[in-house]
Amino acid sequence: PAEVVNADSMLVYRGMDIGTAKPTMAERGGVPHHLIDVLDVRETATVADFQHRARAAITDCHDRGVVPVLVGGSALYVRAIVDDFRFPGTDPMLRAELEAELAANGPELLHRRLSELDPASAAQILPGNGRRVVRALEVIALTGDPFTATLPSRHYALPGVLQVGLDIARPRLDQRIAERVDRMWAAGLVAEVRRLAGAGLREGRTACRALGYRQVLAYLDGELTEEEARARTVVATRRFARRQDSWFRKDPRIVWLPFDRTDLADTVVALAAAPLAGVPD
RNA sequence: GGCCAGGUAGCUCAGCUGGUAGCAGCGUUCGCCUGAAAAGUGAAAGGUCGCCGGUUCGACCCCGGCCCUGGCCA
Repeated sequence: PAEVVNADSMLVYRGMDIGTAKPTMAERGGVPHHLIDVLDVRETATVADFQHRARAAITDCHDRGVVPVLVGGSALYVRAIVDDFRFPGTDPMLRAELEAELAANGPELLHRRLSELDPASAAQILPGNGRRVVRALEVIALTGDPFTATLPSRHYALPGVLQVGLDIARPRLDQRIAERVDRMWAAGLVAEVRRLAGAGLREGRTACRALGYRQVLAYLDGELTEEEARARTVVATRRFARRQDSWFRKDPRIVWLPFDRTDLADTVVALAAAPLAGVPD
């Protein structure tokens, strides 16, 4: 028996269905899916929280003798779950102060401060990247230790992990993205976003940045025409796919399989059973 | 058919009446990434300046002709 544990940062939001291509109940085919619809659109999703929930779900599966299948392309989330990631904590007040400073003075000033407190991490974080500079300063203030600006090594923290990537040629991918966005529009994405906007979508800081949702919000706010919103969603999705690709390609542990391979599921099962046998033809 | 505006990077445009084009925006490519990651960030590659001729030491910028686009008038 197997169950699905979602590893997609946006499927966690209730009401975000069309634009996230959330699998329908029919598509789930009776298989339990964990970590879908667990947050309100006003709530902020975070890696640390997701890591905690996902590991709990995985442990629960193991306890019940069920094979957990982690599915999704939120790269950092996947690594945080599967590898040895430790997050030093956060402080909303401190964070708010730093962000206010960032907004008022720009990132360079904060980066200069980081250089004095922690030259090593300052050297690894570009002065223009305000977001990372803020987090580094937050961690230093919180722990008194320097901020680790580099990712941990690729060693699984969980037992028996097999990572499978779906391979697809760029032109094919781009075409499918365009078609998928068209389908979302036809399925009523604009209405979905309008409804969520009424439910406070703009108040959060993560859900409102989701692909498609951000662009439709801009349309609803009169900043874009509907056609521009649609076109920009296609472009943004394409760029995101590129980023995903460059992130996952670097991980030598991932086994890549053609996305349209007809015996995909069986192949993955075979790989999981005999990881050393390699990919069957 | 006449008048006006315009044809410069894949797209949208800048270019002080001449000296081998702009750190332009968007896209594209490549990279970075520890509590917003469908986020945030850095770099690079792209141009026979519509075509043909002329003036000039030298023309994207000046002159002539032609082609194309948009608008106005007939």
